Amino acid sequence: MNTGTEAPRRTRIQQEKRELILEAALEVFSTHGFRGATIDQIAEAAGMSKPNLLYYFRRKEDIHETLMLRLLDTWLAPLRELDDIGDPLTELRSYIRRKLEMARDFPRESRLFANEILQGAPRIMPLLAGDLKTLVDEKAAVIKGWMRTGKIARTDPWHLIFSIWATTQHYADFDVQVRAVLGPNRGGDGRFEDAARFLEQLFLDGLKPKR
Amino acid sequence: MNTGTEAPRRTRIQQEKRELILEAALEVFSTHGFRGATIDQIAEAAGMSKPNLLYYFRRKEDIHETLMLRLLDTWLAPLRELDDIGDPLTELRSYIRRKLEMARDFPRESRLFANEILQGAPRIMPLLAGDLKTLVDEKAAVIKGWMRTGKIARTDPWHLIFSIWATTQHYADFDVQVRAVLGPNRGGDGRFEDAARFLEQLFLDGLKPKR
DNA sequence: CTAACGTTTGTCCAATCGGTCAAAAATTTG
DNA sequence: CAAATTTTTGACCGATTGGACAAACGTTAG
Repeated sequence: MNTGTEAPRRTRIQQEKRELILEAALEVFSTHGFRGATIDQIAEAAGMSKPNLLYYFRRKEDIHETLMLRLLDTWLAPLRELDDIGDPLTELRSYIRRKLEMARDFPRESRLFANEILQGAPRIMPLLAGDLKTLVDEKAAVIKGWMRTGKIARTDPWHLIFSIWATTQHYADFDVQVRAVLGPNRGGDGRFEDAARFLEQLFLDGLKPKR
Repeated sequence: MNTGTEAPRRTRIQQEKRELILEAALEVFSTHGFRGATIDQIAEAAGMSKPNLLYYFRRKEDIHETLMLRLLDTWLAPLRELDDIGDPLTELRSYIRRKLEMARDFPRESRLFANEILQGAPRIMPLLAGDLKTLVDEKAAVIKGWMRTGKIARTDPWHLIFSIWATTQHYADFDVQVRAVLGPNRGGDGRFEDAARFLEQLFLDGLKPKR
């Protein structure tokens, strides 16, 4: 809301260089956190000098903020697509699948977000209690509607959403641990398919044996 | 394994002060990460001067390492207790409950661990691929046995353990987000009981409507 | 060509970082 | 008590941090 996004009018070089910096910053911020990352690191990863980087982003925080806002938008897209049309169980299943794919394809974005939340979300707190809460409340209402029609079991929709976030993002945020525990065989590229199969079964049927 | 724990023989004051420092360091490390935390911050939180703190722990890393080793031991206790005796579903249910209680009662420990893993676990990687993997493999075998007897549904035991970790620790690591989304009413002290109820239902029955 | 504008860099700065050290203060020991 | 030992502190250090700045360089339009 106070992004200062009032048509900054940028040249072609500015567009490209800013993109280069954001890409480098994503790499560095996501693995070291905001305070742990240094401007020098980002500049080197972007292949330019520190003063040159500071020509495109005047403060370290500006880079982080730009990254954060852009991230949140794409990160919540799958939830926004959760729709009232279509079969509820199918809808939920494909939401879980899409979230897991995002954890697989954009782990840095997930870790950047996790880092921010872990440290108390000092820079995005208003967004959480604002836009995010609004969106989740809205989708929780949709899910509640499904429960009323008997299409899915009755539970707490909010905690259901949390559990989907937690289980899917776990494969991005805790990737090191997952791979270490699974070992070279099970921890290879197939681990996301194994996770997808498991999560589908968990969320649909739980652990009680059939019959 | 190379903790340097060869009977350091400490005085009463050393015991107390070291404990005081570790408590303060847990607070600071868990909210700022290793690099984000400063010795001055920890010293101030512990109510002593920086050189005095460095008299008890010679390097910043020593504090973190001591904290980390102690944490891992207590943190994995619930999993170690997972036992072959008793009803499998009951056993799993109480494991989930215990993990959730730990997220509620020791959120700082959870966040400290999450911070370390998020940043690639540079300081505890050997432990993950060693002791932790061994423990998880062992418990996965126990769970597999339960599946063979038909007491619980067949799934991937490793990913089952991951999902329990993810869903329970989420309430510690992402606490800020959880409370922001739930709002003042649902996000109060009762949120852990709501979570417990939801998780029990999820892991036992899934989302398919009964019958 | 040249003036204007956009881009890049080397140098510098104050603040903060983790850590040292010698000396003072407090405590324990005989 | 006094000596020995442990604990605490103020002053200090080199390295790194985020950032400022003017000068140099490159590009483009007239």
